[in-house]
Amino acid sequence: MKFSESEENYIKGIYALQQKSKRVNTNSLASLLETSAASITDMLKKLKSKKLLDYKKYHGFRLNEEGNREALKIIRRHRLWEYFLVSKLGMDWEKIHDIAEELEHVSSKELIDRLDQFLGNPTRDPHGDPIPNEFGIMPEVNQISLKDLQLKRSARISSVSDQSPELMEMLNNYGIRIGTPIKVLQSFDFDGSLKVKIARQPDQMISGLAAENIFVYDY
Amino acid sequence: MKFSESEENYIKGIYALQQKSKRVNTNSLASLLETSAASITDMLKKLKSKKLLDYKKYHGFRLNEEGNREALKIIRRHRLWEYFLVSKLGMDWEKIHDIAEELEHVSSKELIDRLDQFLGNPTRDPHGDPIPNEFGIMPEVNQISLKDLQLKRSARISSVSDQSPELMEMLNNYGIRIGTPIKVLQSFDFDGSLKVKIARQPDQMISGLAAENIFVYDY
DNA sequence: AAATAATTTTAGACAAATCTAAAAAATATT
DNA sequence: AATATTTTTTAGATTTGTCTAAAATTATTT
Repeated sequence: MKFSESEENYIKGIYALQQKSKRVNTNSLASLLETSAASITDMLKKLKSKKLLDYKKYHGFRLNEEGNREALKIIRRHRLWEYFLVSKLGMDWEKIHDIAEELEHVSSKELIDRLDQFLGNPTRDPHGDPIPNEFGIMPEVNQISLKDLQLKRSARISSVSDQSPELMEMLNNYGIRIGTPIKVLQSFDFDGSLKVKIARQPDQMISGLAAENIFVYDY
Repeated sequence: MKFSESEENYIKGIYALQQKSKRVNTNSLASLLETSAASITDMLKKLKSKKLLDYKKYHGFRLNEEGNREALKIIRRHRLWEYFLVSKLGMDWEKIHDIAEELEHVSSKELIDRLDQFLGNPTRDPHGDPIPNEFGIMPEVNQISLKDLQLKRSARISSVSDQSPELMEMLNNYGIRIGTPIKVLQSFDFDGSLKVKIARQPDQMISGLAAENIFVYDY
């Protein structure tokens, strides 16, 4: 089965939201994809008729087996291209997401499997996210959000949410890379800000929102 | 200016036909793009309104300065990706055209210029076609169609029309590659067939249609 | 549990890209 | 030059993906 670019974007969006909550609802997908709720409903019908979705009117939806398989293919393509853009073309962290977003829709399996091999079968993309292998298996991840990291506990950055160039820009500013050591020194309930120590830099403050989008290995 | 995938395909098609005849007509573009004449007319209006086209109703059309510039960008992307697919991923001649056809629509200039550099600024794609540089300049070509090659004259394959996997398959069968020595021994008016000597192989017959789509260096 | 608020779906419209069939214009033929 | 043929354009319909506004449903609050 081949899917349109639009269909693929919805599938990917649903997959992403499923990681947070079992069932996904219309509005959250609408806000993720920056589209109207009505458009979501329209597409849900289509994806349901294509048997990718478990969907009950007014009661949320989720990808079925087949839908998840398809999502993992798209994610594999996206992350392999991100890896390519950084490791072979030397592009900056902030720029790769949008380009990979376009490249991911080229769906030749042979192309992607050969690219994978050419890149040396990487298991993590430049943001630290796991890359599904050609059978759709994700390497195991043991990571937690920085905001959930125990105080004073030494950890290392495992990945960062790859959705926004603006976040990338800020992380560069903090000197945060995959593997960078980090420790949470103090947590402020007022706004969720954290005082953190990044590598050997002086202590710094980081916002709650940023902390939510940064992940560390959980040993 | 950004163009839709569809617009880009029309631009590319017009550019290709312009190489044969000054002005392009509706039906020939329709047959190249395998679409209806009505669709061509619709798109001509659009491209004209976007100022890429010199178009007079009922009297053919051609790309203007701006249109040619755009066409060269698309061709550059296509050919660089073809080069990548063969030289880095080791894909077969026959398969690369269709994949490059999809990749070419990803239009980030930085991506393409970096890809170019990564590939070592190649000047010819795997079919032997010249790759425009980042300023849209095509390396000079001095090639003629095999069907126009003088009898008994030693030549080398410079390029082959890249439109069809079926042609690629047949050329592989003949042992024809870029750079392969070739000589026309005899020409048959009956159907335009040629008796040729390819490299050190025994003499072989090749159809007129194939000969039209094979090019050699014209010294 | 009734009223209010929030969420989701439907109805109907629109733009892009395509199509078929008919009309218009250009070209070729007798 | 009049007629026939070919080519091109127009008119109107269709599909995909989107939208807004209104209606339906579910959730929350008093």
